[in-house]
Amino acid sequence: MPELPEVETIKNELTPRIVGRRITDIEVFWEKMVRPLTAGEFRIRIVGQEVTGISRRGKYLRLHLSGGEMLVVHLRMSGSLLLDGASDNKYVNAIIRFDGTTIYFRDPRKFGVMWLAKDEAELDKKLGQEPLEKDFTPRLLADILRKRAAPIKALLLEQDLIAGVGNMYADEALFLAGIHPRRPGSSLTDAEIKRLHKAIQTVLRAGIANKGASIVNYYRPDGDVGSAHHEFKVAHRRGETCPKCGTPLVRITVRGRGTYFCPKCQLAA
DNA sequence: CACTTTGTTTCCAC
DNA sequence: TGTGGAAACAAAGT
Repeated sequence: MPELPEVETIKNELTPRIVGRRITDIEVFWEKMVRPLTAGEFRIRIVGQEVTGISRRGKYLRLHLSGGEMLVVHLRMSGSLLLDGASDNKYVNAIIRFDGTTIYFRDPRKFGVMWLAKDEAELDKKLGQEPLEKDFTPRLLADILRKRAAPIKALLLEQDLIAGVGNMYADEALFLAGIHPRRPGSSLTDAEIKRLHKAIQTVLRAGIANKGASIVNYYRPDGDVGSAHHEFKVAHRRGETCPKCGTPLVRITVRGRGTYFCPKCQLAA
């Protein structure tokens, strides 16, 4: 399930393969994935352009096109971008052909979407702080959380606050910081905020170093899986025990999302 | 057949 | 207006 580390990995591995190449054709088999444009309109706007660069913002991958627009790809939950030879023919909802290679947009659940954006502002206004940038400081995190009473887990998932943290890494960061997922954001002490800030960066950096987590559906462009999930302490570890204290992990629901934590290491108080 | 999965949007209450 | 929470939605695997 592509969150920040997974999308970063895809960006890194796709860059040397498609930057500088021209898009020769694009086929979209699942019309809804390019709404509001029709597949035909989408194709006409893109074919013939060169990919001048690839960047990531939050969980969104952006292919910069020579015409000035950006092709924004949102792989949500079950989507992958597979290079030539790495894909079977199942669940391929779109094909982007370049001079020299091909990308298959494979997405069994058809949750992923693409669209064209004029400039970066269009995406920026929806997304908050990049958690791995220098300007993400404990002070900034404190400012974000100070006036919010919602559960800290819910706040970590809000993309307009911090961009790129999803369900797995939110659970991991809270475990590492020793904070209960239901704690109100405004109740965190300065020491806890400092720990959480560090934990967020630690789990995201580890995720990138391990090339992403392949718990359910996540394939790198060459078809390989990532290994970040082997390092997970609590996320998705249903029925297992806490690696630190041996207490059985607990699963609760926070804002409708499955949430795993250790009831002993992450006290509710 | 109910349930799970995630990110986003929409709707409602306060 | 902002906030919090619930529900809906996308589709398929278990």
